[in-house]
Amino acid sequence: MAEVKLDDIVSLAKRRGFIFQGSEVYGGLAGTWDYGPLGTQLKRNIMQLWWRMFVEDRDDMVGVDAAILMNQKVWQASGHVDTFTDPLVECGNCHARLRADKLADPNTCPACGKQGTFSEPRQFNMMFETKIGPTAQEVHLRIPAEAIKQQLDLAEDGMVSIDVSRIPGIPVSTDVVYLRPETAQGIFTNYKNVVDTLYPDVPFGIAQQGKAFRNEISPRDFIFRSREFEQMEIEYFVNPDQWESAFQDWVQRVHEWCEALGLPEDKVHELEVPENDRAHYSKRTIDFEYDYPIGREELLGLAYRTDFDLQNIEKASGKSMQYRPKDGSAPFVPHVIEPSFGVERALMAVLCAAYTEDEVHGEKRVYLKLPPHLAPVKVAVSPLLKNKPELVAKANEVFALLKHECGAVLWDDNGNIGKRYRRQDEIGTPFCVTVDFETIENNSVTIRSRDTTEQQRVAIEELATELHKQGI
RNA sequence: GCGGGUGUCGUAUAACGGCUAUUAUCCCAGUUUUCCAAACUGGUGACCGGGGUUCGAUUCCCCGCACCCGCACCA
Repeated sequence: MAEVKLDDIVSLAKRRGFIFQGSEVYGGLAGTWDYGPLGTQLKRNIMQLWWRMFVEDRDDMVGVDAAILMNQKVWQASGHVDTFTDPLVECGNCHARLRADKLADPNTCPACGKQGTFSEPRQFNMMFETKIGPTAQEVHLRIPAEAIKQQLDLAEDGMVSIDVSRIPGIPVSTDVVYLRPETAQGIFTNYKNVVDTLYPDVPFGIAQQGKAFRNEISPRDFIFRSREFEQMEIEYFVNPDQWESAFQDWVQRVHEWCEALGLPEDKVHELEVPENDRAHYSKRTIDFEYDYPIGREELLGLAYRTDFDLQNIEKASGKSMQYRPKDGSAPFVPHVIEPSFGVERALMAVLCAAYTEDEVHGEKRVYLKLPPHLAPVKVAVSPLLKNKPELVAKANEVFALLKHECGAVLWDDNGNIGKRYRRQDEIGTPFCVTVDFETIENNSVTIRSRDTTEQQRVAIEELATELHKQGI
């Protein structure tokens, strides 16, 4: 089979209402994506599958849903305020971007060797800022001249800086807060709440799904890297001397997850991240990568975060993060295994894995071979001919029945029957049910399979059972 | 963010400093059709945005926005 091209998937996603560019009618906004009717359903199905596998089907997991806006101290304690802000300079000669604080010689470009060509250092902060309280919309205000004079601060370079927040009458808020760049901290900040209310036995995990925001310099590759994205994260709290076995267990769980997404095993790869590439908090990290059309890229990460976060919170808040085992053994601060999943990256992998081209009766066919439990539409119901009232009436009965039994069922009487099958194939509908003249005679319908294009005839009373049997 | 390129119906495209902006497909309505994109009729739908040059700009120029490629970035 020919290699899948990302453009084909982007095009299909747009054509059929899965994914649109954010703010498209106004020319778009880089790094944002909107989900249409089918994309929303597909994304929900992926997130629900995750929640079921990792929370509901286990007895050692609970969920939280923390606020996106968090106290500044969260990001100071976590290290994000320091590590997310890098002073960068640019070489005027070769345009290399370099960390100003890591230059051996602040005058010489290590990339091209030129001297004295650096720009002024600029701060690049990956966190989105916003402000608590109303902010100034309009700076042309009438204010007493004396108030400004008092705030004038003549700097040595001849520039003037004014702290406008200290001038009465200017409604400027300086209470900066960040949109969370990861959901993990919302779990750590609630660790104590969960322990105090439920007191679960260690090991236990706290799971969360939700939006995170990163001010990427250059969002690219469809939904792979965007400025607003959705994470599904677990912080799994363990006794420090058991982290390795817990880590190994999560490696296995992650593979099960990939399998449930329908990702081919040979396209999922483990990358042991070497120490110098790991995040500041991590003692061990495995990146799970997927062979996307854009190359082998990170699908999700599994990190051993030690007690880095809980210790930081303990220091910054003064509150104890100690866990006291019920058997009376010595208290400890739990260590953490963190499987961190990106929803969009999973969704993109699912689309890439599902995108299939084949031939039916000599015609090229494009379809999404989605696992039935992920498909946004489970079953489409059609009358064989839409201008025969008796077929339409009967098909409506079947539609109502299946709608009740299978949920995401679609009515389709567009064009002719072959066209409908192709339309449904393209959005990944696993089965089409067709009402024909034989239905009128003996109450049987055909179920046509997306993957094989073959049909089987079943009695209407058996229909729901048969579909359930096939994974609907 | 830097350098280069691109921007025309949902998708894929054609042409043009000047008449109602082309074609295919998709989509919508109808005729027809007894199971895999048949045919026919009709219909909706686009020059990325803002300035400038010009009698007149989708076309030329400038700025912005978006996308693509390369670099850098991705704790």
